[in-house]
Amino acid sequence: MVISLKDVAKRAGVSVKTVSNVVNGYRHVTPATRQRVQQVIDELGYRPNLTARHLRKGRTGIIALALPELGNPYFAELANAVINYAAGLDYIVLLDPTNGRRDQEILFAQGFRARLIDGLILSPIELENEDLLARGHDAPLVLLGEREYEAPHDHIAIDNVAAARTATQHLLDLGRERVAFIGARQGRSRQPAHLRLRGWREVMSETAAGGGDDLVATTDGYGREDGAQGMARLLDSGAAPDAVFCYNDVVAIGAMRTLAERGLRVPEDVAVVGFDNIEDGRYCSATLTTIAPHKQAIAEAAVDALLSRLDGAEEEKEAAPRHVRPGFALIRRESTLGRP
Amino acid sequence: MVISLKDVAKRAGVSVKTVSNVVNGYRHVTPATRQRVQQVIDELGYRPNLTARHLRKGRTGIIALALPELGNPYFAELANAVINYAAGLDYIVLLDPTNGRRDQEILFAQGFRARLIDGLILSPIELENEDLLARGHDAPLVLLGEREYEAPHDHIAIDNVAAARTATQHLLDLGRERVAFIGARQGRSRQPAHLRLRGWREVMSETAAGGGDDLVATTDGYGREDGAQGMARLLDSGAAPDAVFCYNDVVAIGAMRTLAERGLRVPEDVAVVGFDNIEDGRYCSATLTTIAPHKQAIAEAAVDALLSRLDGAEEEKEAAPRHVRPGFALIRRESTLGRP
DNA sequence: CTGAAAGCGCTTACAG
DNA sequence: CTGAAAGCGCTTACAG
Repeated sequence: MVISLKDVAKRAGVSVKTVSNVVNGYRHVTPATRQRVQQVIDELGYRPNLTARHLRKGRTGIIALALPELGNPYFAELANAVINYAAGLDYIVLLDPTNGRRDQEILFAQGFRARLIDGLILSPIELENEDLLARGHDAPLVLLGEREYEAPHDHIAIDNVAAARTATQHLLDLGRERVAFIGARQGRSRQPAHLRLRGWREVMSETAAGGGDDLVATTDGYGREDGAQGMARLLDSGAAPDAVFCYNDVVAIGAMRTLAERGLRVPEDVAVVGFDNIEDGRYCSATLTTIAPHKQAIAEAAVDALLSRLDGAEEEKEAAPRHVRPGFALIRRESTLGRP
Repeated sequence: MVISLKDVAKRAGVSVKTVSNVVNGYRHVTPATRQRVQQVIDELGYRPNLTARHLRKGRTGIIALALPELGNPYFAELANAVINYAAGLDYIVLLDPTNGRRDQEILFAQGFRARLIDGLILSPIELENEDLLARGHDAPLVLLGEREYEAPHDHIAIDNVAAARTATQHLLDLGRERVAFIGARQGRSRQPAHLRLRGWREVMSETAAGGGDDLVATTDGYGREDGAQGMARLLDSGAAPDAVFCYNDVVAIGAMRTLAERGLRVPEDVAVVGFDNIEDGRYCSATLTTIAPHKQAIAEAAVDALLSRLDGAEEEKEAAPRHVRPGFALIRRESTLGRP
């Protein structure tokens, strides 16, 4: 049988209001009353019904985090950070994999799970600007990852172009000349992949090798296998890269696997830089140099932005959309060992 | 402004019951009425308030999945499988990292988030039998991973001893003689790590090397760094292993990193077997041989078990606790290349 | 096939 | 400091 506030109140000989006060730790309850009520609560094993509280308060304390997938350690690590940080602020996180599919992203963007979640952090892949505009203005939405949307939402993203430039320049500074890029998905042009490609192109176009497509391997996805195949195509094409900047670390890990299979050494024959700084990168046969977005800062900025819309002062809630740019760092490891 | 059923009913000129019927797709509504109501719903942008539904139905359609952490790809992959499988059955999954801490595990086991979740799948690390018994019988609980609990709960776990025997025997079949084990945590004796150690010991004790502690590196945790350090200690101790069976794949990846740093080749100098079959294992410099628990089967068995307690026929709900043992397979890759 | 009404278990003005 | 009562927005017997 389920125990309600009323049961506790009856047994303790007080009103439900008083029990509620005790449960919620409000002052203005005499110690004697508090103790008596608490004892009955323990005796009966009463637990507040969260769904009733949610209905009454119009809030659930639940926020959703919609990410492409957990199979990519970057997202898994980010999810971990968001969940733990939010928990410290008494918010529960509902994790929803979108599988990078537009229909799923639209679902979330447009107010799926109405009133079950107070707000949403969404890391879109395929979502378009128009999908966002069609949104039946519901719970606050924070966008994660650099996309160029015009919709009025808070946005958390590092500067992908600058990061890509940093990575590419690092490879050039090593004395490499034919620096390739793996990972620009075909199609939509506003995705982070294209921003990273743009950064690469900006730097490479000023070199002898140029920023042409011969040194670019476009992939369909962003997984290990995509990296392995992209590297293989690059090698087969005769592009003869002596370095490669990969869209992310798992793509880089896939690429390094292909290099190993072809008997090429990292970094002697081909230097490699990834992106994300996932833990695996520190345990590869050649540990992986990478761009490290400040993951914790991203997680905190996203949650803070959302909660300021939820719990902030009125002027904070109504403030213009903010664009937060957490920092990044180049972390140098064995895969780019060399002179500088 | 928030639109309620009542608003829709008023505007459509019907009762709330009828709107509810339309929203929930019940038959017994004339097509004309249905259409009219649907139109008003679209016009007003009405979305059912899930929290009200939850309170009324006494059910939320949410189940919790409490795992140690998402940083280990095995758990991330498993979480993905559970979330997707549950979604197909119209259940939402709330993911809760316990960080492998007993206090957190107790929290969940004992009915945290009462009535917000319909049931719980818990993968315990430190939880003790007594913690489970103290449980104020709340939502159904399914245990994941092989622990020897006496409490009456459904339990999903592969046969760890058999799997460990398979892995160890595989290394012996290769002609290796000094097969080490990395990963048995000190302390509690009922954890999977000890079952895997037991499997290793059973097989090794019949060999010349024996199943003694000289070939065992105990670790505090189950991460990459634990594997790296465990391998280093094994090497420094003079145990001179020519093969190693690791508690899991990330431990194995850490161990392989140490081997590379010491200039030892895999598998020529030291053959390696992991456990979990995480995707990373297919992209190591020597791809990793591993025990592959049937992850999808585990996810499905866990969800099915829980839902049968929730939605099953009466005799199913009351059935004695079930112990489901999904299968496993040895997946052979480069890290144990060799004769057989 | 549709309506009027009760009630899920809380919290919160409103009184006292 | 405490109580009696309304109401959050649904669903569901109960009537008709």
